[in-house]
Amino acid sequence: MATKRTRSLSNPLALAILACLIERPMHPYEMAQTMRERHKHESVRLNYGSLYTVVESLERSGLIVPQATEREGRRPERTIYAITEAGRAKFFGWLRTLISKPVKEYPQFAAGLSYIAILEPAEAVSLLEERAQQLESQIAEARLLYEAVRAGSQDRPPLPRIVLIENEYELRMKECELAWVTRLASDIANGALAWPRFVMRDGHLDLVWDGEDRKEGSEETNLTVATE
Amino acid sequence: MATKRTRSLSNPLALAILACLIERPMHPYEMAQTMRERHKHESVRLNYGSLYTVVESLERSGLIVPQATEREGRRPERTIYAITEAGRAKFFGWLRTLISKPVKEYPQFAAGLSYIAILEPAEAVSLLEERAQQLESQIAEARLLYEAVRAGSQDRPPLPRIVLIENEYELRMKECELAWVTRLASDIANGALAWPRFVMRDGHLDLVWDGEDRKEGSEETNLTVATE
DNA sequence: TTCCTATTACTCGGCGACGAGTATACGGAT
DNA sequence: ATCCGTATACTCGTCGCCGAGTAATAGGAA
Repeated sequence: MATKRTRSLSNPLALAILACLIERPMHPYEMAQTMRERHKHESVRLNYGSLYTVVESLERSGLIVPQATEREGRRPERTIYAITEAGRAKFFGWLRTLISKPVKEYPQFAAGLSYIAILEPAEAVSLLEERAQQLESQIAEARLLYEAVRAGSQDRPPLPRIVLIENEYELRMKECELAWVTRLASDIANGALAWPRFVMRDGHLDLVWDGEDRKEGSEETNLTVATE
Repeated sequence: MATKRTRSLSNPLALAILACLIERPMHPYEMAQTMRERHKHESVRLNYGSLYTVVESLERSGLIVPQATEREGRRPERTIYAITEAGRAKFFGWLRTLISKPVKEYPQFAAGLSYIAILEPAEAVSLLEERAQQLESQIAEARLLYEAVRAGSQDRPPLPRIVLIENEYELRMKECELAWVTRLASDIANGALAWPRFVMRDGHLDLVWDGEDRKEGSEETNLTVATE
């Protein structure tokens, strides 16, 4: 009977490895190359350090098996792995979960925003504007790269959108963030957001706020979806 | 000269700890309570395991110092920490960077999307629709919670938007994702996205795509493993 | 020919993340 | 008076992450 050892194995790199091996048996370094070629390393964190750790862990869990070891000259040995039936099942189960179930994540920007009120409003505005600029150029760059990969070249055939769809997702999220950041910066700049003061009292910092946030009764919320 | 020991210290929990100590000296457990009270644990990952590790690391770096140790009865000792001048500087520098410089991140959904083409289009649609539903209810829930925290209660005063602004960011991002996912599902459903086929050839899997839209060919490999 | 850099392919050691465990105290219920 | 769940407050050990290190080969330039 199959022992139910889900283990940790939460690293998405493991998913990418399984995906490679569904295609054909490979050695770890070739998996990395394959991911790079297809730009999957943009959506799955890939480090050589982790690669071998994760492969080992997959082997321990019986999701992949070493198939052969080769050696060319006096180069280091290459172990070629193949996926098992359990590995295939794991892959599809995991993939379905990743797509259908949102998971809570902790983007660094949210952490920064959490404490933005500690800065002066003027500084907050200029930092947000800098972010907006950087986002803009990153978006332009990412879009160009995406178009190029999709169009193909001599070596690579053009690819259907769906096999690179994660790029469209990431682009859209960045665009959305850009719009939001720009809006926030201008709201702060023109005083639409009340800024609390922090005062020392009895040796600790207190937040002081007069309780009025929005100016004239414009509807307070920029929560609604504006884009599209 | 001051040795440049930036160390690792990349865990945003460290930022949150410094933020607490800017307010007043505290012991670690109280920092955790404070973060929870203000819902900062929604934007900064907080585990007791990590908390003490990070505090220790901050102390080693000279960003905080133990100020006193108390003991009530025979309870475990509590070490109260205070922020140093270096810690304050680190906090503001880090905060500015977090806000002004976008960093590459790897959301799990992007990893899932990377391999969605391996599934059948019909299944992809239903998984995406499930995600959309879950996002919808998560958004509703998060919005209610946010409004409640902002409005205050007997114990807590109402708060200005800017001190909880990370909630608006996260809401907007979720809404954006929802719109995108919904759109993708319907595009797939009505055939707007060509779906490649995967065929076995010489013992490995090849992607076949006619470059325009799909037409029903013959021997497609069935990759899918039924849900367990 | 010889040099130099890039590529191939993995190994290793340290450090950080984190769940589970420990132990005390408090307060309401019975 | 006693019970029991919850809150307080930290400790420990494991395991995963990851950058830096190693070492051999191929290919182009001088």
